[in-house]
Amino acid sequence: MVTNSVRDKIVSVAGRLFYEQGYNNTGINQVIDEAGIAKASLYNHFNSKTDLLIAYLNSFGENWFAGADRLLSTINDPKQKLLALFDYRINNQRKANYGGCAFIKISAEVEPDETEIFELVQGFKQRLQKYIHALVVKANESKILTDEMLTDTAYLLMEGGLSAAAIFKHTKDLEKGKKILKTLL
Amino acid sequence: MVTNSVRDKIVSVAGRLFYEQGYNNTGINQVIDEAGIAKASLYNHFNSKTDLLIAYLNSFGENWFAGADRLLSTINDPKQKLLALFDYRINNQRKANYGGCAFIKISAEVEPDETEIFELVQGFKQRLQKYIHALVVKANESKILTDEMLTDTAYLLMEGGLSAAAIFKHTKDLEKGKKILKTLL
DNA sequence: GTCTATAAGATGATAGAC
DNA sequence: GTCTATCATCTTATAGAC
Repeated sequence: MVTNSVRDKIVSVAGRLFYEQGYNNTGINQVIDEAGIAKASLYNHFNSKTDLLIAYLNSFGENWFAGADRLLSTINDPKQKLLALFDYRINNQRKANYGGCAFIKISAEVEPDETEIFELVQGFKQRLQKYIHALVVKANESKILTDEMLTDTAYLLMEGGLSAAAIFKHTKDLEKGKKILKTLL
Repeated sequence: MVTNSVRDKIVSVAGRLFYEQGYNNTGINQVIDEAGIAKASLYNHFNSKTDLLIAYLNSFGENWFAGADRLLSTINDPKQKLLALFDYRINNQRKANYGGCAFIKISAEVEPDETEIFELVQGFKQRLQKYIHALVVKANESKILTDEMLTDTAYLLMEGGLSAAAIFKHTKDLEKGKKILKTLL
């Protein structure tokens, strides 16, 4: 990055630590240590730890969809596009050491009254549901399920598989989800 | 409870707070305040906060399966038994203010090296998968999917729906999961 | 804008009296 | 077995020098 490289560095380091160790298990001190900056510098860029969390989630969300677009743009067949979304998540989980969904993790950690955080998580998942829906309407040939039900199915299989990936530290359930969806297309 | 009422009281209060606020957001001080005991009393019953967490998870898991058994014992039809497991989780989520799965929440909060906690979570989910499988083999009539695939489907739909319940604070997705499974039976 | 130093409070856990 | 008092440490955040 050209502009705001310090800010980007902080978000990147904090995001990694939040994801690997948990948000509440990661102190500001560790963030500044690993980012190689002073505490007051962090608070010059962010008003609070919560602000930093918001920046991380926004950045993560944008990168996630950009990566999905990049992968799916290489595929033409609608069915394969939809199934590739499973591959995307499978590969992401392998790279991320099976930590599960970053948004889900965070929503399990913040207190219920942190509405801004919950809205960010909801926004990400709603965007994902729309993303899947757009793929399903082109991929649903068998009509075993309606487009709406198939959209829900794909979303729920994916989220369930991701939850299982975080618990069992493998992607077998995501792969099973992909296989099940393939059978229903 | 007759025996160990102090211990049970601690587990019950701590469990409620861990679930509602998060494990790391709940301090020992709050637990003893709300349980109405002194700090040294807590440490007389539990060696550490982690020990208390383990007691809570074990207690929660046993109660969960006992409740499922109780509900399903009132139903005869195998298909309805399987679908009733969705109702069980739907009702549980309503009672729990849509906090999601207690085990998932915890596994998102503890550090990766807390292997004992992760094993407890894995054990609960494996037991759930076996529980579902036993119901599926009696309920799968259509054979659109094999018994194994239908077991995975039911499990993933359920976990995905529960994840959505925690994010969106409603049970619509669990109900959708139930409807999808019904279609596939 | 970045730094050091420090504030003010919460954390998990323990010692020792009763 | 329960209590009060205390410990050492960590937490987020700020003040003020450079």
